[in-house]
Amino acid sequence: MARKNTTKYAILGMLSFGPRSGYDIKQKIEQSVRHFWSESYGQIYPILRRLVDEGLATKTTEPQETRPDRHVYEITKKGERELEVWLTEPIESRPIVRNELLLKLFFGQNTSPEILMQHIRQFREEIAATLLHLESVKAMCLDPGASDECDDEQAPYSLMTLHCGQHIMNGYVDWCDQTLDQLKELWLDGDQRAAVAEGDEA
Amino acid sequence: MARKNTTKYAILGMLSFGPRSGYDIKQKIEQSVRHFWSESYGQIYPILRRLVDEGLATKTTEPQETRPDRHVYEITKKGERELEVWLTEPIESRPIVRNELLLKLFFGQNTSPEILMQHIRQFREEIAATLLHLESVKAMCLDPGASDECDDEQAPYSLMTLHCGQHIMNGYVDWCDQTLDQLKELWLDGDQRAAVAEGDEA
DNA sequence: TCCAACATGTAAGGAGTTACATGATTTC
DNA sequence: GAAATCATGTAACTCCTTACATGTTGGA
Repeated sequence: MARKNTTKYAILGMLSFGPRSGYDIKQKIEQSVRHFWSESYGQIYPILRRLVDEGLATKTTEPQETRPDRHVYEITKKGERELEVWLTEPIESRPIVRNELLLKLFFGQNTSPEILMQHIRQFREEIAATLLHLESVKAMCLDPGASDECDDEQAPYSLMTLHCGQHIMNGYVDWCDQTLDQLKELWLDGDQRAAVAEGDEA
Repeated sequence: MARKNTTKYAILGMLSFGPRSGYDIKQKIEQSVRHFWSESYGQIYPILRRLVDEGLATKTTEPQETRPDRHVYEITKKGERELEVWLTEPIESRPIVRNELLLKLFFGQNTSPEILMQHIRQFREEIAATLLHLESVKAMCLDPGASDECDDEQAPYSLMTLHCGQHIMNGYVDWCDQTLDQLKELWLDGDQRAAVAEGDEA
């Protein structure tokens, strides 16, 4: 079957920034890479255990009185090597894109332009929110000392991925606007023209 | 759990264009929507059976002498209604983006700029190939009579999704070029400067 | 002669999400 | 007093791909 298990490397990568718990890793992912990557606890915890089994990470338990013990994982030399090897390998591309909006639009004949326009407006709003988020992360990255998230070494790489997100999101926004115009025309060519004619009679 | 099963609607949508076999559906998907959607036989055939069970499609067997019988599926009124309902519902967004290139780039500290540049060049080539494909599909859509793929009714919707692909792919290309420059600088700031100094001595 | 295309399907299994289980602390 | 956060983990389940099984025809 030979599937990827990219999650393993995503987690190793997060550990390469320093020791972290499963909870920390999840937070970090949500903060920094969520516009192009996500992981759930259901993936993270089992894989952390596996990393220890394979000697790619070590586990230290920090007892806490009131809360569950913190299980902190640290990448090993072997883990670092395995991460480096993965980084060197060509990308298993075919970026799994499944865009439900485009699918609905493609089948647009079976519904009305108005409905499609609503979907696109909703999509556009979500994109705009993502752009705001990207902008705020960027500000954090550029402001030295403002965060322990992004030191000088990491900043350039964080910024490159952020720029990619901004580029693509801006592209979506442009397309949305353009497509909304086109749908409006389709709509005018359709039932609206009839409605206008009816209106004239009244 | 309440998952989506969008595949069901993707197949219903394909059947809305006319009766088709599982094989036909797969071909059609690869031709028309592959830049934002994909399905495998392992999904298509079981779902076609389910559509019949649920009264959303009917199955006709066309006997063929030398090949396996063609099982042709036709959407029912009930199927059309269910497709329309789905088209009306707001998009379950969160477009699952998992971009391995960006993940590797984010962890870039653990490897060299040269390796990252290679990955980006590879990615850029794939994007360029996709752009060519989109252009050819677009030509087919705009050339009346050239294909039974895209009639006048369908053309506007096909074109909108194609434009989205072109927009996004062009955005990727721009970003790739920009990022390649940035990585080159990082690279010069790093080991290359040392190499130049060594070269001076020789 | 071998490969691609035609054609349908099933089985196995990896990938990934969500819900559940548990429970204290802090903040509004 | 309720909700969010801290914190770890498992079980169940869906989704989806890949490999397998089977066999013909036509072209390079």
